[in-house]
Amino acid sequence: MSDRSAAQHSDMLLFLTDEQLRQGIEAMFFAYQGFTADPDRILSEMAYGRAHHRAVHFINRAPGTTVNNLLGILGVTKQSLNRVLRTLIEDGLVQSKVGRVDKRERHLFLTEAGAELERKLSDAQRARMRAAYREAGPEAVTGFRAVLEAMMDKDMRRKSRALKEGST
Amino acid sequence: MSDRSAAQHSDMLLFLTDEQLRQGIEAMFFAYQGFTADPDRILSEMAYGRAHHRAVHFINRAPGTTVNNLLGILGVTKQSLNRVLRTLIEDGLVQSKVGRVDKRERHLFLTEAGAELERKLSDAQRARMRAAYREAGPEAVTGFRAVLEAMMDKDMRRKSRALKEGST
DNA sequence: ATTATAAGTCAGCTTTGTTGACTTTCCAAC
DNA sequence: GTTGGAAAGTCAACAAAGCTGACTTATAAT
Repeated sequence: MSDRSAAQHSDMLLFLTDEQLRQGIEAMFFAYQGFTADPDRILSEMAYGRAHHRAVHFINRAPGTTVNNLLGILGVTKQSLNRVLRTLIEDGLVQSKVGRVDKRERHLFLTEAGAELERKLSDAQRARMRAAYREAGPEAVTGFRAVLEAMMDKDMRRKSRALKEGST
Repeated sequence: MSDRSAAQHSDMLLFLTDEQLRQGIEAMFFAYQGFTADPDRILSEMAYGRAHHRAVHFINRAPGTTVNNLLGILGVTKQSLNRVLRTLIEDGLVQSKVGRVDKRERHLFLTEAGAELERKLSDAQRARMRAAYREAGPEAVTGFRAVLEAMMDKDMRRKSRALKEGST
């Protein structure tokens, strides 16, 4: 296997059996369960769900983002997001500010309480991610990220890149 | 086992910034969207959802499996699985046979129609997986799999392994 | 002035998860 | 042998979170 890993270029032949691909698919499924398990546990103790987590995560990541932008990132309808956002605002975790330049827009920010929840959730998730990285080793991390990136839809890849650059 | 691979890397320092971990988390989120996009599109044209896909996938993978076993793999309640299973059986995609040795058990099999759906769904998903692997290169694939494995819960890792071995 | 966009709301529906209560079947202890 | 508990499966009711469609309000752009 390490002979084959001498292959450096993507135009080399990659022989992938049906079975190997199925294993990759299953690994993705099982890993995603683990990936969401810790935050889900925390959230279920409060009155929140995975949808709240995602909203809080991306508001933290791109403070001041508009509702419309968040919609695009999450890939849900505004009605669906609105339900979640409304409870977060009512509960004082998220603040919505009318745009200064374009007053139609609402810019979203975490309050201190919101930031605290975000920290709690992402601490758990980062701990698992860190442990997985550590167990798999530094080379694996690069490969992991490369495959994930290639698996995204094109427009999601764009959004993912935008978030990375926005936070440097 | 994982102790060995952990020991192998334990002397290697892995500096992981908060930012790098967050990027990994987001990559996982976006990639999972892509991962499920193609089957979801196919399923939405029929009266089925992601839950049906998962059931069909794992019945194909482990023909004759019991409901209870499937429950453990999918990580849902039997009541939740039952609803999905019932429609699949009614529609003639899955056959349920009363156990010969233990009549409480139901053994599950895909019918020809069920196998056809499975093929259609997994063709799409495998195509994306294959493309991602090809784009990322052979080394990346190894790393990808290693990180995913490390990200699973322990019992899921067991189940994942069992499926791999069962199909050789 | 008209049209388009951003945000939000209301209503109603679907999928897929949950708990709780129940039946049938099996097995093991008595 | 009987019985009492555990396991497998089913039925009912509910909750989370997605969807579509129709509509309002405020603002921006043409």
